[in-house]
Amino acid sequence: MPELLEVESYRRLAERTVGRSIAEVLTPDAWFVKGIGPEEFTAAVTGAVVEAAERRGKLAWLQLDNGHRLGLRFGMTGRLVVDGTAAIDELVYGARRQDPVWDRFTLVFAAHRGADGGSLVLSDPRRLGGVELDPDLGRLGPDATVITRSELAAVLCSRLALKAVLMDQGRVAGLGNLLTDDVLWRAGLSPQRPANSLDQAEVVRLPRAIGTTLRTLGRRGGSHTGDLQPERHRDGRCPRDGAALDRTEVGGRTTYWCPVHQH
DNA sequence: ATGCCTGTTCTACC
DNA sequence: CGGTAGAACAGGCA
Repeated sequence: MPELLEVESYRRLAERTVGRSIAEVLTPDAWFVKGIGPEEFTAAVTGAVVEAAERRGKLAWLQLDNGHRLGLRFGMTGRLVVDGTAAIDELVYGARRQDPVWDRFTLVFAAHRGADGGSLVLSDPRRLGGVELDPDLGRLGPDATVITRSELAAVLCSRLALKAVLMDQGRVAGLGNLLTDDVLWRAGLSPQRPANSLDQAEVVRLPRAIGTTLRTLGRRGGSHTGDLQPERHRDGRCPRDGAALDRTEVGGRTTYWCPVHQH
């Protein structure tokens, strides 16, 4: 379910594992381990202690005391379970089934003073996520929660559709399909506008809309709590002015937007 | 039943 | 080079 907001909640959950030592790695699905073989991956992280849980955009990782970063990607359906506790997103889909077959990757932590060390599990029905040793952070743009106006302006130098640029993780990290539609709805900007066609006022408006959208939807509980969300269907109407929403494909993703106030 | 979906990566192609 | 399109992953839901 993850866009930036969900991945941030996973990162916070993963912080519970800071200070623990990785005793065992379970990789029942070799395909889920990216880049190198499961054996090599396991050898690189077993015995290491988790020093921090970090995030940029939709990528989360555990910083290990042996210098490696253990990257966690969630795709569209991945979720994190630590010590048997999932992060908040039951709210989203209601009581979701939890099949152990979907546990694609597990860290078992070393017992400490006789107490169970706990575990970290990445459960992903559709296998669209994965784990990666030392993911390349250089491929990600600035995180959307901290991107500055000038960084954003620099990223808009493309004839590509505005929405496609905002969703390009190499330019801005963290915005997915739902968040981007809500950002543009708030900013009053058409998703189809060439990114380099924004005037000065619009370049000021856009980062504000990103900030407002992330704060507001974060408070409400996630990417699925956008103002546009209930209207994401044929016959959907703009919550601001009641106009019929347009449904078009932009940047390869279904896009809902208001042709009346988004220009 | 058919089609759609909060994501990414790869290939083919223009 | 910049950009587009489709496929792949696989389950739930309308």
